[in-house]
Amino acid sequence: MEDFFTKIEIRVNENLFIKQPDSSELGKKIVSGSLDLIHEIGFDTFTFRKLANSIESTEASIYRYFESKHKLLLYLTSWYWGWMEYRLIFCTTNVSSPIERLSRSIALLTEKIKENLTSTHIDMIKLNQVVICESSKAYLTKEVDSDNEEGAYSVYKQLVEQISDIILEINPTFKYPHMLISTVIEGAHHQHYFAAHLPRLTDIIKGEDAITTFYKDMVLKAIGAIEITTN
Amino acid sequence: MEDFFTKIEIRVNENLFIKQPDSSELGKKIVSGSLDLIHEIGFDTFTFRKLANSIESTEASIYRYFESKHKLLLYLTSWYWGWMEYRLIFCTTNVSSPIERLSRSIALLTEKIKENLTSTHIDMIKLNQVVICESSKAYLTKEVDSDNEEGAYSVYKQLVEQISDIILEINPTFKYPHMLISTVIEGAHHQHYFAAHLPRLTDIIKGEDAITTFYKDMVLKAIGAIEITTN
Amino acid sequence: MEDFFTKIEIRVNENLFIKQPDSSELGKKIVSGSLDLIHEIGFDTFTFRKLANSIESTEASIYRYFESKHKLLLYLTSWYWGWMEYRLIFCTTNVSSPIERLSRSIALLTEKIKENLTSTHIDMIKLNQVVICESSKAYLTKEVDSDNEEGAYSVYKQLVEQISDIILEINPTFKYPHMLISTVIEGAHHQHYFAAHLPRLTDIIKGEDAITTFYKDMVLKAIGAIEITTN
Amino acid sequence: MEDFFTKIEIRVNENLFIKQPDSSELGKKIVSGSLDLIHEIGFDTFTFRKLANSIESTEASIYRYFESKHKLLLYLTSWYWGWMEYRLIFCTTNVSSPIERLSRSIALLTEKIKENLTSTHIDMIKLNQVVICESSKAYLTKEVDSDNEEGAYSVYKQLVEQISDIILEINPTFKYPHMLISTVIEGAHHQHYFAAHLPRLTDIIKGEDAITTFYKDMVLKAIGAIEITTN
DNA sequence: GATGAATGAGCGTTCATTCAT
DNA sequence: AATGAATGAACGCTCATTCAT
Repeated sequence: MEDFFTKIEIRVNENLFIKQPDSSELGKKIVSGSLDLIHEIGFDTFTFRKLANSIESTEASIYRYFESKHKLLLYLTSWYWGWMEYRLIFCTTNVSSPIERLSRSIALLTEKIKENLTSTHIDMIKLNQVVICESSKAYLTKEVDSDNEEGAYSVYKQLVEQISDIILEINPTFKYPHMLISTVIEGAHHQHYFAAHLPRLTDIIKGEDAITTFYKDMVLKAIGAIEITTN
Repeated sequence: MEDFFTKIEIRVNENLFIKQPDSSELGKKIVSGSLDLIHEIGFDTFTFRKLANSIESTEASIYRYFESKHKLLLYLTSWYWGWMEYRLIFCTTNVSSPIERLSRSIALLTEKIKENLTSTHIDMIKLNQVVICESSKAYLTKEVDSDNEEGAYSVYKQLVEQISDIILEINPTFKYPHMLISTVIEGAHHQHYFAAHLPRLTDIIKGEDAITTFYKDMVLKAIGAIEITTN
Repeated sequence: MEDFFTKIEIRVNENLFIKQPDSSELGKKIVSGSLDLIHEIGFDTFTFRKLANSIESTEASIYRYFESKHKLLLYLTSWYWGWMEYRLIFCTTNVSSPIERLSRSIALLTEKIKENLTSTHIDMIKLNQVVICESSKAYLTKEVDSDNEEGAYSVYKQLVEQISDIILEINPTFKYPHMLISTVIEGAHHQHYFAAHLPRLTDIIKGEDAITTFYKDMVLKAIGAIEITTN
Repeated sequence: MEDFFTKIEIRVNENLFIKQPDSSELGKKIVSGSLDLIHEIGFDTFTFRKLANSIESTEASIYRYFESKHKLLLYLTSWYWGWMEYRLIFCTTNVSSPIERLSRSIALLTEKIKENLTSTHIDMIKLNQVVICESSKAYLTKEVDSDNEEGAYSVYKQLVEQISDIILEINPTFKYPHMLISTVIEGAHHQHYFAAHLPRLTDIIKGEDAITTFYKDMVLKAIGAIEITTN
């Protein structure tokens, strides 16, 4: 399995960078360094100056790759969703049961990344955590619309589309597949965050993967794939 | 009904401000002015300087009331949730059916505010929109934990608790009431935002209050309050 | 005479500064310090940072007074022309002969300032030299038109107008009074500069105020105030 | 006439460039591209980076030809004056009357270039306009003296010398020939600029080549070549 | 000889904050 | 209590320049 992932290459929308970060050592260092730093100090206080210091380069050099810290965040999240899509395809192909495919998909989207299977320059455990904490800042901006036009969120939208299709396969009459999936994705992020910082907003039961369990059940019931009997 | 609301006074945790904004004209202008400005330019580019200009006061004066723009956002969101709690109590008291109470609560949390019933200095339509776009930035910060200790999120947590209690009244064995409610609240915010900016992530059907409908149904099914039969 | 000038106050167009520099000690220091520094290092390499260092203040403080170094230059030149206008009025009032008034005016415009009669915070000898070297940079810009609309050059234009009027008094049929005067003013600046740096472009005769002599003669002949007989 | 000019080759002082721009396609593109760009955005905001972009080359390549943007401006103006000298010689040779020669020279120096007779890589209409707006920035610098020693202004000085000689031919006792000619040259530039941006500083009469008329008359009177009778 | 990549240095600007009144 | 003035610190950005290929 590792072999498979080592070969993958995530393509990110060209508008998100000035110079392809994969194309040079410095580019990779910028990406991995930014991930480390955002993980450490948070996106809000993260600056190109601090990044330059931490990777022992200069702001000017970073600007050759990314137009702004915002675009860099878009790049990181896009990369994340691109990688997610790969994993999704990998773990659902050749699975005939749509319910099983949906179930696996939800697990993928809601589970915490615990080990770095893929050996890229990007630490997926950290990226997962950064996405949980910071990804919403990538679209809760006054520039959403223009970023959206430039294709900044297309991988994400694509992913939601794919899983929506599985839902429609199971229940063609269900009216809100996208809403359900985006609720699950964003919800899972929030729940992971709440579990760590605002536990009263969640219900984490020790020794159980509560978040995944909860969302799987919720989705299957919502689309009518599980029978419910009230008494 | 207006009469009831005109009398209400939302109490906000004292740690969120230095000087009670309700206590002076300037204080009120700071709050209402900040709301206008954040609504207009977004929280990210909002600064005390710009606020000072727009309300024709000075930065120094604003600092008498709020320690930082972050605390001001916490104040605004706290105020929002305090006001929500009032509305919640108002529309659920004397309703015997817990399912009906739950249903009304979800409606309250997921519907867009469309008119300013309460005549305070705060424009609730704008505040609702600001909460949708910016509230998550109030806790997705490196200061969550200390803010949380200071009680910055207690009103929000209380609100989630109250509705969780209704759920447990309906189904005492349901394991994830907080998770479900916080998912609904945050989810609804996202869906409103997506509807405006990233429509492919949602399923808005014209002439229908899709978001409320969707979440009501989702919740009731999740807790087993609606019978489902698969075929 | 000194007494007269000590009382004068030059009014400069309000669009050229953010906060009136005359209104505070810092403001005056910014103006006089900038004059010293521009005189020393030239306008091209002059920056607000260097100015801040030299007057032991900060860039931020300077920005309270001037929007940009360009606006500061406009302020200095405007001040210069305002001051020139005062001197002009002073040395032409009560002089009945228009030719004498014109003659004195040209002397004023073309002579080098050699002593600081006026005791303001501004060193007029230096300002004169700065105007000679840098004033044309105040209008040879892509922003001329907007600066002009804001009134940045109005004092200068007024001054030219006034002397043009004297010319028309002498010779009402002369068609190019403005052209002639602006040629003299800018020409004199250039000649002073050439005398110091590019002597082959001028004809300086020792012990003679050649520039003034030349321009006086040139003007009087051009407007037909001196009889010429060719042989 | 075109044939004559097509063969000319303007020699520019070798200190102004590192590698002869005429010697390669890239060199020519740098020169013509810089002219376009300076014409478009002005010399102040013009940079090698922008130039590199606009001619689809790199900064590094441009540095092979020119040491700095300042040297490039010196090159352009030197080229201009070299070309002017050619035109001057061409239109005065075989004209016996010195007054006629002077008259033609002034016309040459003061008229706007309206058509590209010479077919070089350099657009003379643009160059004329750039010289009007930017040429004074080539010597109003702290580096004048060293640039002058390097011969940056020698063509210009030579040109002034040549016309001064004509003046002395007409009136050998005239004391200020260089002053007069440099006043005319710089003055004409200013008047063209004023006509476009600060009309109140000039007197442009429609349908008349006022600038040339004015300066011709002024010069001839100044040197006593036209009889003036006062009444 | 020409170019792509990288960088040191510095600029203009703004922010959050403090002090004196 | 409210404000006007001032400032330290940092940010985003660009420039001129150099190096390696």
